Amino acid sequence: MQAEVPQAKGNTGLVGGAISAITAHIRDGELSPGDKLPSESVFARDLAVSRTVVREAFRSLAAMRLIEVSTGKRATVAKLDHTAISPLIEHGVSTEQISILQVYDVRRTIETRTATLAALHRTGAQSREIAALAETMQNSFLDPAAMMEADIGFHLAIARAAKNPIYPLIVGAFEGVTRQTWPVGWKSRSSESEQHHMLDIHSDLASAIAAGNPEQAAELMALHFDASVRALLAAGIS
Amino acid sequence: MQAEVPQAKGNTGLVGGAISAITAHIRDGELSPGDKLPSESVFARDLAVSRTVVREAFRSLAAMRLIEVSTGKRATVAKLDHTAISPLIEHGVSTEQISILQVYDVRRTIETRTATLAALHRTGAQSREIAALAETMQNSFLDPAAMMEADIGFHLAIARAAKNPIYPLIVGAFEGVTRQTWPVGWKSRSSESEQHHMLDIHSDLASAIAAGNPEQAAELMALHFDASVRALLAAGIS
DNA sequence: CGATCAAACCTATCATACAGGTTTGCATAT
DNA sequence: ATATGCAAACCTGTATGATAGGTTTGATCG
Repeated sequence: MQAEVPQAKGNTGLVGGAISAITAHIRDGELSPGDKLPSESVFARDLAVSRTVVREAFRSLAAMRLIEVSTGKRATVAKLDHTAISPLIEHGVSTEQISILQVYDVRRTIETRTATLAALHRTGAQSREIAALAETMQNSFLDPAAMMEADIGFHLAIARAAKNPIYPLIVGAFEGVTRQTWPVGWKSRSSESEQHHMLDIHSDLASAIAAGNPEQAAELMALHFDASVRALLAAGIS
Repeated sequence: MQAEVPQAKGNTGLVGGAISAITAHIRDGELSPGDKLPSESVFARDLAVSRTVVREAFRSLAAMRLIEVSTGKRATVAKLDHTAISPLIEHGVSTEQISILQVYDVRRTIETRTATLAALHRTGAQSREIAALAETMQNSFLDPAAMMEADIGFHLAIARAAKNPIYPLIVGAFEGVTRQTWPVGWKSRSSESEQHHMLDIHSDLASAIAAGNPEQAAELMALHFDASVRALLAAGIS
């Protein structure tokens, strides 16, 4: 029968109401990241519910990364955190609702744009950070784990340099999945020349961004993802 | 001093441990969306913690949309839901960590791609759905609220037609923000010809997708967003 | 064999209690 | 007057037990 869905999920019950009240408090109070929220007891009294209900609401908001909680201290409004969406994507992949290739299609789309924007907007310090990470990759030829971490940091640094906080959010969403699949792609680049070629693309990309060449940066990023997809396909990943 | 961060946030304390245990249960049990989880009491016994802790863990996972809970019934593994990320983006905007223009840059990037993929992969039913929504927009000239809902549905339908579940997730992330800013953009298209032009672009886009013309679909989507950004800028939105 | 209903199970919420971390302000010493 | 240090007040984390009300299941009865 599919009855009406009055207001999206999460608003049902006292906990949902508390969540709405707390988000309204943040919005209407025009609070900024770091600002403190009233204590659980205060909300419980104001909303006339038990502290249990408020606690579950706080936990929910903390899980969504809207607030931060910690022992003894009052909860604070959260700063955007690039790891916020990662659990959702990992869940999608682990339950086979999302394939690895689908992840790479989105990454290619998004990161071609971050490369463009990074070339346009990066600061000097960001150029150096990106170049340093590319170099760390080159120097980690015998330590794939270290190379992977540098690679992840490299892509995230480019997203940050795009000067739009949504991009790190999206790039970060795929971090968990990347940690699980990166070694597969690396191993499937069987010849040393293939492996060096991948490292060189990273270095060239760092240079294009440092040089402020958005077209070249975008093209290199696209090439990088095309090669990655080929490597994953070669490894039998679908 | 910034001590080491062993494993990203959320793993501290008993609740964090419970969350890990539950996600591990889903992953290791290779559960699929809809599958039932053990009850709170069972987890409480198995993990040797109180039901309070397990409940907070369940609530957290429900907030992240990894599971679904409802009264009386046992929790189930969640299907991906396009509204999952919306609260996070709304939070970013309401706390002034994200600007509207930044939202539109991401949307343009993502939706140019969804238009391309939709033109390539859409089914007949999806073509018809998209066309019907474009027509609803045309017919809602005197009812902006209805037009907005059709517009939101239109973009989401295209994302679904792209046959990659991550795209609806991202497009859906901006739904809440769009509801807040859409009227501004509409009103700022002052002349009737401007307004009709926007409606026509939607119809043309629907046709391009139905015709299986990815280049044209992508170009129309890009034009649409360029016009939207101009409208928002004209309205003084930054 | 099918309809009915009660028992068993499950989640939602509440009240209370206590342990341990944090903040604050007062008292004391310099 | 200022700085130091400590204790009280406050806050979160977790546990326990109780009750209300929704859901599932299986035995019973027609």
